[in-house]
Amino acid sequence: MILPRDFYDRPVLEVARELLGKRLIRVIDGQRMSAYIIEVEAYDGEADQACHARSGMTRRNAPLYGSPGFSYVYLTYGMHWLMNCVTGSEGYPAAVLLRGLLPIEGLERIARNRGKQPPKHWCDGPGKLSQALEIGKAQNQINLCSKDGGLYLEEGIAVPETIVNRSPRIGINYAPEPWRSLPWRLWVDSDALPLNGGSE
DNA sequence: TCTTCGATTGTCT
DNA sequence: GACAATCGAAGAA
Repeated sequence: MILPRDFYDRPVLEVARELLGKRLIRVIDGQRMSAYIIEVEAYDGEADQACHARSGMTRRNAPLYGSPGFSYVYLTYGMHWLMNCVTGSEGYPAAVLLRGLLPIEGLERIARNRGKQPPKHWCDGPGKLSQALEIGKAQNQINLCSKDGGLYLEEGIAVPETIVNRSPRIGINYAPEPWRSLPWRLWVDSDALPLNGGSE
């Protein structure tokens, strides 16, 4: 059920594509929240001029260079925590940024975390989903292949290629071409997900 | 519906 | 000291 380390130990684009439809699980004090992953972005190595590792390893981006299947959580714009899943073999800095989720369990707690926002906007942004699932600095470098950290991924639903959308990544206009335009943002419309019966 | 803009802090040069 | 893989409120249309 829980995704094994092998799942992450592959090229980042491959992992990003397959993360669509998987379930992100967050357990706090025995309370379980979960959501389908519906939007991601891939960041691939030091050559990728949009990747945090473009200038080599620093204290901040060190998790990118570590083992696949761990989280990389960092603060951006001084106020938003963004969560990534580290991929590729150890020593190669690549990760998938989670940008959007469709909540399944723990809706009450998620609603409380998101204030008065309507359900549509609970997890439709990388900073929002972190707020919704209470992901922050303490969740950096969590082992996603174990339940111990209270943050991990499980199998979800199959997402057919026909409903996968692609576009350039968001918020990286500082990056030169071709990286700025690579279609490494993948997402599905929550309405298009095949949710009829098959989910548990 | 779309656009603009202020908020706020860890990290790197 | 500058800037960042963003969000949400406010104002215009």
